[in-house]
Amino acid sequence: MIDSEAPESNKPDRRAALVAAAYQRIATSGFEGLRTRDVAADAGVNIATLHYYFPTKEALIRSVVGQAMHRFLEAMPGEGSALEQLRTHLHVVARLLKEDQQLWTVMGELVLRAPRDPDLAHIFQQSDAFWHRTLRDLIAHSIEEGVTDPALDPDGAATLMIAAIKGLSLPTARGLQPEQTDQVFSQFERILGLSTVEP
Amino acid sequence: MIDSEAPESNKPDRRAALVAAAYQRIATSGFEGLRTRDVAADAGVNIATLHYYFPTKEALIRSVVGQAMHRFLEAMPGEGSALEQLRTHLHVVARLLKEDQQLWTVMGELVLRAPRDPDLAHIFQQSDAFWHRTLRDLIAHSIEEGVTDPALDPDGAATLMIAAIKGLSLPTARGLQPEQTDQVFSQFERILGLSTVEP
Amino acid sequence: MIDSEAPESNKPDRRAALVAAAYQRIATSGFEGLRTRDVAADAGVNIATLHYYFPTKEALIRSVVGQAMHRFLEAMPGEGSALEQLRTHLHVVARLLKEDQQLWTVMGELVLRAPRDPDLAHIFQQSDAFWHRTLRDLIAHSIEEGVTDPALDPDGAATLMIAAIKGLSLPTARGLQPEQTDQVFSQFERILGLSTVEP
Amino acid sequence: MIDSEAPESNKPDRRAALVAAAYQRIATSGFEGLRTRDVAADAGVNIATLHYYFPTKEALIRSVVGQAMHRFLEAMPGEGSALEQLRTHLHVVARLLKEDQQLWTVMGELVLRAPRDPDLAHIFQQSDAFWHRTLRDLIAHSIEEGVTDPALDPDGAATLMIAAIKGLSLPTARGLQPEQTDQVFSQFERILGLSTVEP
DNA sequence: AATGAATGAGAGTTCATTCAT
DNA sequence: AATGAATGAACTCTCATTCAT
Repeated sequence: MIDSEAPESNKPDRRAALVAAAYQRIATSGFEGLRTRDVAADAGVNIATLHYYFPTKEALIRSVVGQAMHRFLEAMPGEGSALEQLRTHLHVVARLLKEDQQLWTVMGELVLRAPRDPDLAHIFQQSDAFWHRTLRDLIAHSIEEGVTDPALDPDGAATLMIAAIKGLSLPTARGLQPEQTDQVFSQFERILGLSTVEP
Repeated sequence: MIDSEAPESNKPDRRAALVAAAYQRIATSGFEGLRTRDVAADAGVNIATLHYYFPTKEALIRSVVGQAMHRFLEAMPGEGSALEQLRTHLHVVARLLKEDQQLWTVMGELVLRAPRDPDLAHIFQQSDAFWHRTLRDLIAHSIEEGVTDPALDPDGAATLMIAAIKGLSLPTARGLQPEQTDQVFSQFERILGLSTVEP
Repeated sequence: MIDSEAPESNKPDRRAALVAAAYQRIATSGFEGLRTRDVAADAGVNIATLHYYFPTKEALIRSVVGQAMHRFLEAMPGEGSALEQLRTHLHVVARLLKEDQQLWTVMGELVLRAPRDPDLAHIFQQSDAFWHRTLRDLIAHSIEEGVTDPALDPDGAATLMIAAIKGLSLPTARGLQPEQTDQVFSQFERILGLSTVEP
Repeated sequence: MIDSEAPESNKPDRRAALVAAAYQRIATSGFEGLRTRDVAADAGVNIATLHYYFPTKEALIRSVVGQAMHRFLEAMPGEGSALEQLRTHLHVVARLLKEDQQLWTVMGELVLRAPRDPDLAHIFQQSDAFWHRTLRDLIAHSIEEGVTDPALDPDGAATLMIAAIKGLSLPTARGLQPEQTDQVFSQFERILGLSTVEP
């Protein structure tokens, strides 16, 4: 259910394989180094077969965008009380930051592409707005529940948190990232008045 | 005035013009769309002239990196008391975020390139480490001066601030950025116990 | 009939056509004037098609080397008695010298390239060694059979003959070559005690 | 007297230096790898200076041809009796073959160029004709003097010798060349009835 | 559904040559 | 006499895309 690549029959899902291969290639080499021939080779098919499924390189990239956004939106808060949702969300995001470096690399490439790609810009605008709204409301609830300092501006705090998470996602100083992530999320807890992210 | 295009003599500085053109092109089209012919055309010279000054495209890119880092490092704290430095630094960075969008776009492209470019990775590692150290020490001094809450972890706070600034630099939702920047820097002030960034 | 351009099926053998075209171009203009675009044009294909079959210009050249060596080695002695082999070999070489000027031009270009191309140097070393060995043994047999003067040094005579044949292959004084070839081969007969090369 | 590069004053002879550098470059890399910039650099001058002395690359090459031919013609027989001249000539040529490999490499490059360069073709035609005439007459005299077998055809023998010398000059099997040269020249002595080339 | 073959357009790079100084 | 700067033309090679099969 999580994976959209789950084959519905035993025949190989070329389409999904190609998207996965493109996703990997972007994570490894960026858009700058994305070659359709490499993608086709990674998926074990001929370059012409790639174009059978995706008329253009751009169409393939769209599908990669879809997959990346899908994976990203899974980290959005689900059910439970506001406090629980906030904790879970932070927890999931922290884990994602540490474990799924590929996702962030691809997201970074997409973000940098957005200014030149109106569709992409729209997608990010939507998802950012949704993320911000969600986080802001959760913080507001947390204040209502007396956990968080009422002097905190939910709007600003949400913006800060999203900005910081995005900043952490950037691939600088790869080796230091886990510690930095922990440091930043500790600050989040402090700001929100939460004791621990991981109980 | 900042701009290097101001001719100090009557002979044009091709080298600088080419770097500037490449810088602009990267800001506009990313590395993905960087073409030496376009750069040469923008600088008003023949493509062969570009190669007269820069043996390879990569050499040109190195110079762009140099210029971007130079511009970035100008925003590092200079003189004055710890509190003053902190205020000034935040002020300068905030203005840079709002006004020099190109710089951040280029920096973003460079950051995404770093994992594939050891030299670049090293440069960012150095500058990040320097930035973090500087900020951490300033926060520590601010605590000593009784301005900032002693419960604040200077290390973690510095990491958070840097991450948030990087996050703000990403080019999503261009239109919203000035407000987001203000929101985030308000949070910084709150965390650090400063009243206002811009008097 | 020797030519490989005779289509054995109705689909054209691009690979062979390209090698043949490159061979011709080298014969006409030397390596100095060898241009992949010309080769592709001669073969009636796009330059990209050339690179489809030969990843680099160098790879194409290797194939030309292969063809030239193949054609050359066909002139090596085959079956029959020593005397017969010797006569046939001289006969074949003499005809090759007179009729297939292209081959010698290409061989000359290759020979001059050998000092800068270890692979080529090795190929020539091998084929020269083989040629010398073969010729020396045939001369030795000819001496045993009482045809050739026992005072003749088979080793030195073989070296002389090979050197002279190579010298004849050089493209100086094109017009005079047939006569010079006949003169030289007459000297060979005299040295070896053979009456006539061509009955 | 032998060296044409002898400076007639204490100022450096750029012209000669450039020709020498071009000569060396051709010997090392062939015409295929001859670059005016390299030549200029080797001569320690700017590329524009090269064009000051030689309007075109071709003009520079002409001068190299001149130098190579000059050096080559020095090996032509000089004074003395026919037998002496023959001996000396063979001796000088043998030494040249062994010691001045560069000369032969350059000559080889020039010979291969001749078919595409009428001027060069003419030069070689002249020098070859002269060489052949000289050698033929010397052999005829040697016969008259009773040293050489009267059955030997001076014309053919001269052709054979020139061909063999040219063949030896080719750069195959560099390591073996001294021995091969000795072998071939021993054959020459045998054919001509001379006892030893080098006493 | 899949492929080998082929291509147009364009990429970075090279090189002999020119020109103002 | 000599040069740094500049260029047009051309080079090898690449890549997304197409097409016959």
